[in-house]
Amino acid sequence: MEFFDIVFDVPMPQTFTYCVDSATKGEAGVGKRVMAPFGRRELVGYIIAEQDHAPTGIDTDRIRSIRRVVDAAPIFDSQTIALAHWLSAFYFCSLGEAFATMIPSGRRATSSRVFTINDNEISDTALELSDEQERALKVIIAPQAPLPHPPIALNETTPSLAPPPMFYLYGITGSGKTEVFLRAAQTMLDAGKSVIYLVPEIALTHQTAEAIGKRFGALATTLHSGMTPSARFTEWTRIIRGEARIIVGPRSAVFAPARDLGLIVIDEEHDGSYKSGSVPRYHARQVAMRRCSAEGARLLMGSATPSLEAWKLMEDKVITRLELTRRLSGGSLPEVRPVNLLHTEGCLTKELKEEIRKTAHMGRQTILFLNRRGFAYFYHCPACGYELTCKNCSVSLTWHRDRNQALCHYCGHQETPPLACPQCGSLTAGYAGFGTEMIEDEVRRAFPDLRIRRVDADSTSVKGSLQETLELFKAHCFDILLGTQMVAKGLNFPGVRLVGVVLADSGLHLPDFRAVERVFSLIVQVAGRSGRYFPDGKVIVQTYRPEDPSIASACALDVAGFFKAELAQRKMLGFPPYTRLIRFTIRGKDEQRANTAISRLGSIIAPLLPSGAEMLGPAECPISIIAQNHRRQILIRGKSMSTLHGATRAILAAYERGKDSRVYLEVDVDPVSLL
DNA sequence: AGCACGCCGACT
DNA sequence: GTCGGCGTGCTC
Repeated sequence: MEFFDIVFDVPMPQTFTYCVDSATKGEAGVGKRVMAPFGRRELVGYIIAEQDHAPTGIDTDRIRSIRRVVDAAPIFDSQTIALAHWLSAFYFCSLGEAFATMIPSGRRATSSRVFTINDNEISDTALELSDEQERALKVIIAPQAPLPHPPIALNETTPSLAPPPMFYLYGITGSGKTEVFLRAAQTMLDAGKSVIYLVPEIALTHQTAEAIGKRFGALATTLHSGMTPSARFTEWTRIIRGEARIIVGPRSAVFAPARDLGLIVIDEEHDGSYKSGSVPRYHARQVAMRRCSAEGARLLMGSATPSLEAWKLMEDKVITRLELTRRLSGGSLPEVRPVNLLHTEGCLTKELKEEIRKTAHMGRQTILFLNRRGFAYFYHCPACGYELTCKNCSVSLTWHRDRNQALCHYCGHQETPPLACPQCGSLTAGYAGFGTEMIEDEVRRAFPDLRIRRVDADSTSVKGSLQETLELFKAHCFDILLGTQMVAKGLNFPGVRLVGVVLADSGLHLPDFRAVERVFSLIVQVAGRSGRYFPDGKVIVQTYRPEDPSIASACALDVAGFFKAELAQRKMLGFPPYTRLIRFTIRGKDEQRANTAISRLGSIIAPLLPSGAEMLGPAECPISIIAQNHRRQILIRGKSMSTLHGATRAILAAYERGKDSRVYLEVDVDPVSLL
């Protein structure tokens, strides 16, 4: 009699044993997906082992049989199983959840809007390299001493494996990182190896995939959530068979079943979308490191504004830094000028207005960038200080003038804003701050002759509208593009001369130790939008705190200076990259229960902390209520992840016994956002 | 995580 | 009388 160990996409640590019946006999095998009865439902399961004897500790008559075998041939191998074990242990998810994350169609497809813009960033054919690029490429593809391949323990959590060869292309926007990535990829492909090429979510996937498709033809493929399950699966099998050997995609593509992996590229390494927002909350960079060391591949990352983690590893020489200092295609770095907003009526300073006018006279275009969608656009009463906040979440509501609705960015709650202050009745209560809509109005009033268009998540919900707007802007069908994050990234508009950052400070005072890092890198990234093809780019950064180090160094485009200062700060405060963090979040509808649960968790953690590690909290989360759930958190931090891992296993085991089922505990390893 | 079973409140 | 709230237990 044969039995199969199967895992399911449920948050339970166990594997389950099944047998086969006459219909499934002979078809089942390790590496295949099945449909199997699980409780009262039927679920997709993953066969991870075969057993020729009945398991001990369970009545044989309770063992049910596999209903249907989904795959004709195995779609994952022992290497994948090892990676799933690692993922599950590193991020504290079940093995089944790990599989569901790694393997297509396993999970509810998170349909993100996919749009394309034709960008000439990547050439169809190999370009000639500059000296700098040539030198970098040589280092990346230099022969390596063959790595020893120790057998990997299946439950390994801390990579006892040696770190893989890692390289970082650090260079300003437009300095030709992409061409080096592609040439390194080409070298690997020529050697018969596979390449995974990671790009941030949103715009870049499609665009890069298309360009890489042109360059590498049938060897190239893409894997992303916008594909239909069947299309994803088709590509998955092409990769397994070794027909597709260069895979482009967002963070989930790091799990592509590449055969004989030679290289993983992480483009725009600093980008926040490499960290998953749902269980398992993995970071593609961490997974990439682990895969590269287990599979003897190289890791190549690149950005103009590396993450502090990567920067530190470069300083420590764990990652080889390769610098690209010059802009290609005739561009040069723009002049970035901070302008103080103080005493400015409205949201456009005299300086910014003058530059917009000047740019228009030159027949060129302007991008106005707003840090966050309607971030500072909130209802408040100047008489009594009352603020209109979400009833479910504790954040300010954002006013959308076109609908006269105030809405919450976290839970979607909306209401009609009151005319008078609900607290003191003052009629002076109203909206303050800058929203994209308000800026749009002001710009229109100031420049009635210029053509302006706004893009943000609202005006873009109509599919294809963003793409259309960007195409129109590129074709210079209008003069000013006004928008949020999405105009900051990766898009090239040769006609743009001026970039205006309307309010650089927004986000600076967020209660998150990475807030300044984000503000800094955002400013440098937007600045990179300007002056790519003409050496006359201008950036105006409006701010209330021009003297703030992150803003000042961003305006000076002094990346190294910023990192030096920020690293010193992190070191002093004991934050990453000098320590590692694990975050425990409790959430529940009942505030009392949430409080009880977090203090119980705190008393579990305290005695279990390894030496050199410490506990921060218990505390309210910075956003203390989201969608009527009260949120409390505890952070633990320590020098090495392995000690934190060990402690966390013990903590979770102790917490499980006697937990309140009305509150939920979430564990986030290496949290990126602390809100 | 689902899903069902089961036991108490205000409605056609 | 029942529809439905969610607390609790189970999933090879």
